[in-house]
Amino acid sequence: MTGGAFVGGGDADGQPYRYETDSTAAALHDAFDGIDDGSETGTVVSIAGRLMLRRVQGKLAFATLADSTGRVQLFAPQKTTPQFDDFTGRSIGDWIGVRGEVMKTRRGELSVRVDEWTSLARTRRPFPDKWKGITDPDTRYRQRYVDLWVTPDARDTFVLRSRLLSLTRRWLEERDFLEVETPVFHPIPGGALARPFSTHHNALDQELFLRIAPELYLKRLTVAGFERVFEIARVFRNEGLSTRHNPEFTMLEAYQAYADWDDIMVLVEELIAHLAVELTGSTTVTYDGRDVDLATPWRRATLPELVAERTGVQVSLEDGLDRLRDVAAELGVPVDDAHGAGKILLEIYEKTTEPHLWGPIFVTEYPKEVSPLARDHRSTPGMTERFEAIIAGRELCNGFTELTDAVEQRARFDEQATQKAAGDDEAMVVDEDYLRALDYGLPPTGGIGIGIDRLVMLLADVTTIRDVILFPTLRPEQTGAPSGGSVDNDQGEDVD
RNA sequence: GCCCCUGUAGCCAAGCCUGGUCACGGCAGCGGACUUUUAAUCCGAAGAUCGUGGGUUCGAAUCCCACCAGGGGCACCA
Repeated sequence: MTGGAFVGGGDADGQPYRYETDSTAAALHDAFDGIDDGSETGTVVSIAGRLMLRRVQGKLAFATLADSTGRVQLFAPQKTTPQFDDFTGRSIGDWIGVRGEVMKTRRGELSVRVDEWTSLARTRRPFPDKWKGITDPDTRYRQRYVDLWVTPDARDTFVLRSRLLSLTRRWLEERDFLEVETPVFHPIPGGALARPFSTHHNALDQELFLRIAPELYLKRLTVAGFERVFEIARVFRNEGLSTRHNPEFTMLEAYQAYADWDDIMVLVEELIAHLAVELTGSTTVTYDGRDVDLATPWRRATLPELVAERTGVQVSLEDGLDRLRDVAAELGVPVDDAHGAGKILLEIYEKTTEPHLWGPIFVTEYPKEVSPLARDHRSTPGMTERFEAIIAGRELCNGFTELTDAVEQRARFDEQATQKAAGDDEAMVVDEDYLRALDYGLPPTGGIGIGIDRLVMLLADVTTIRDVILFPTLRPEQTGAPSGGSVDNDQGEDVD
């Protein structure tokens, strides 16, 4: 991939610094698709974009211009097109600006006649096959700037993602939620059970962790009196990659004072149903060839109920550790000696039942042992008021009535510390400042974390997370350049 | 980390199982023809360390080994 990739000569000379447009491909189609074949409009417009196709036939040329809204044909007769030979010699992929009358060809294709045109930028690399595009996933992800031109679905997915974020913000703001930004650098990784990335701050000579969740900072803000807050947070987890996992991903977290898990479940189902209608036109969406009906209300069922439904075995924390071990063995679920009753119950659910759920469904009541930030269930001992939503067979969110009691929270952290000492490197660390915040009083609060990437996957009907992340995490590309040197940290000239 | 699959020009892609004349083609790019095309069409010339390194063989894109990169699955998580 060296010299051979370059074609043509660069002609940065004469490239303008700006170009005035007054229309777009989509706007032209909206306004003029109804005109008669072979007619002219008398309307002159300026548009700009990339040349994607070209059909030259001697003294008449057609081209397809693509901009961010779509495509429109250019009509260029030799008689009226300035520098006609130069125009027909443009490469596919070149950026041009065109000014001319809107008209429709005899064959009924809406077009802009090229009365004036300006080269805006040339491509020095050939564009992919105009029909097949790029099929190699590696190339698509590494060269997304090309992929987005030649893979229409890719562009649509990212437009949907943008609209989803915008709609989500608006929907929450209409309900008096305040969008906030909390630190990405955490001195103590917290708010979830996951391995963090770590980095080092030179001036402070301190290890910092990239956040695995914004949860503890958002709840600090509830202590601070922001009664409804949310953050659309990029979070980072130092774990494996898969079709459902990227090391950096986006999570929506929202916290509502005076609310409990029931309120939050309603919030989640209403938000997601709303997004489905706005983005797909219906509460029924098709995912991976199968329908899922997101109309509210969604089913709610407790975790032990669902296990019983699936396996026919009644399970409960009250059965005790030995009985649960036996059940796990019966069902062929491997468990660790270090696992407590709660962890075993969760393992049984995850191995036997969760894979068969399609949803949408709220799975409620998770064991305390595996839910260190959730509040004790108001009536079921050993369980918490925690729920997850399963939609289209995928875990989409995790929410609960928040644990507000500082003494109880310290006990939960201590339990986590014990697990960490026992070798669980995803266990939490005691966060003294968070405990101090709780000491000041956290009101009853309900909270939720929603995996935005997975929500986009659901509504865009794509099955790999890399198709909803513009630049997914990949190994560094082999450039062919000899390794060593060149990327050492510059010896930091101070310029401030 | 384990298992399976893939890697042929800028892009798409045949050949690989059943080793054997200058590695089949298409798009883009280059030269030429063409005044209503729609992946325009037609003619011409050109473009390839067959992922990398070893091995087997008279002979390797093809068979074997290792490595690199990517995809899918398992495991962990959202």
